Amino acid sequence: MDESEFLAGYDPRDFPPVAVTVDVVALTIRENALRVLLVERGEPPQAGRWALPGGFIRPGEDLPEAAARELAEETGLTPRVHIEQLASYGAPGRDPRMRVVSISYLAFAPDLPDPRPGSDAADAAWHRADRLPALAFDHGRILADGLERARAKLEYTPLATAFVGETFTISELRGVYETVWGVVLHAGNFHRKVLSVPGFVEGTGETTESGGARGGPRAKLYRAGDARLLHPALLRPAREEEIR
Amino acid sequence: MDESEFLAGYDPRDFPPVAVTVDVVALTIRENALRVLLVERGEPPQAGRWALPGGFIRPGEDLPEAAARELAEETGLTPRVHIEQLASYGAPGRDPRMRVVSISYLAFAPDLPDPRPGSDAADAAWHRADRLPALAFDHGRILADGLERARAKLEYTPLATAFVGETFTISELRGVYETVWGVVLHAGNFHRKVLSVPGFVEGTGETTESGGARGGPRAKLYRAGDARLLHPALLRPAREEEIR
DNA sequence: CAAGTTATTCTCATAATGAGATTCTCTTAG
DNA sequence: CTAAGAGAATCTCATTATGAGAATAACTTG
Repeated sequence: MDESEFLAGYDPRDFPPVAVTVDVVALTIRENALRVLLVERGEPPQAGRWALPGGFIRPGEDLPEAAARELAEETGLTPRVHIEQLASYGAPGRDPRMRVVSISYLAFAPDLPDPRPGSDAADAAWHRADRLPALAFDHGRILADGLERARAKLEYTPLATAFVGETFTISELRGVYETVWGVVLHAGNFHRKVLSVPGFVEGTGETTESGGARGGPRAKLYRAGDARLLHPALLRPAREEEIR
Repeated sequence: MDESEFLAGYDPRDFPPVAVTVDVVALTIRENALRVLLVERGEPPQAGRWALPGGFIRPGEDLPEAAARELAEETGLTPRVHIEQLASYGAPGRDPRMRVVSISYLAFAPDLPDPRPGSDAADAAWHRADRLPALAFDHGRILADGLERARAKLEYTPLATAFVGETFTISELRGVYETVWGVVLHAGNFHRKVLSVPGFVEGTGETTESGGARGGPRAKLYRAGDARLLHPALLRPAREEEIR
């Protein structure tokens, strides 16, 4: 069959059905660690395994809408969540039931309440990103892509402010970078850098109520500025291995 | 109907069908301009309008595979093409026939032969990216996202080398940046910069056969190096408007 | 052969970065 | 209550990166 014959007789409804799902990589910082929302599957296939929250899109529902709904169903959260598309995965056989194409979304939020498992899940919990169980399907890969995206976006966008509260100190912001990147940053240089990037943060005039838990002066409070890109960017310490 | 009832009775096959397509934003540089491959639709809907090459995925076919196939059907090209996923678009109503989710891919290649229209297209041609016709469906948006992605990736990856031949001169490389970004760069600084980034290019020891068309000495020839990321990056001249 | 072009290399001022140190304000242990 | 330690905010200084302009020399074409 050549191309023209193929296309002439082509009607997508004749094809084996393709299902479209959204899966969400939801990230937060809790107890000093970067954490990912995972649900324990209650139904086969892969019942008992941890997976990303997600599910089939509904008729008339846009993709970001579906992602927000799936996330809300597991956490009860909607406000203050930054959500963006990550990538799509559609290898044949990635789901044993049928052809499933998954559009993944990446969500960032400040410390959130404990999740309550949705109706098709046995459990739901925030897992440390550095101590993950084996995940169902190809969710391990999706999650790894999400983490790398988050790490990269900290460099050139004000994304870090999505992980902290309405107002925050420079140290809290540095804590976000340190936990997401898994490195220790020079406090003085970080401070200088953040204040020198136009629109990254703006002072509130307030300070914290008291000093740090283990001492130190009260810190000035800031809120997110209006920049959408950081210029100049806050680059990760050179990663020779990743360059080649 | 609450969530559990919904999911209990849920079978994706019961849903109105969702079709999955791939659309390709193929970029090249021709006649000193950044160009995009477009096909003129031969069939309704939107017959006669220009659109991105693309089509339905086939059973058993992976997504990047489908994108490469669609591109090959319009250009006859496979080798030397860098292809990567761009984003997915699935707003209800984006295609009047049925629910269609499109996974878009971005392809880069050096100057390619003229395309021959595939069987479902009336025509196919390389269009200047700065003089585009109105496109079918939401392809204008997809294309705009692809262009921005390409512009951004020139900054921190060796992508520019995908637009030139096996060996190239620093000036040719500068030409890529200038046409994709639509700016004029300082030749001396660009030269210094490219050679200072480890792994971006490596000299071949050869030079061009003759000087430039309008004069000048023979230029040294380079080939792409082994870097996957440019460090430090080659940043676009500051775009104040895009930062806020 | 003269004039014009372009590849390549330099110079120099300014900006950004990394490492370390200082100052001063808090908290906590004793 | 006080001494010790922690942390916020600044500063210094050497190094590296960037932007602008210029110089040199090898080629082209008229």
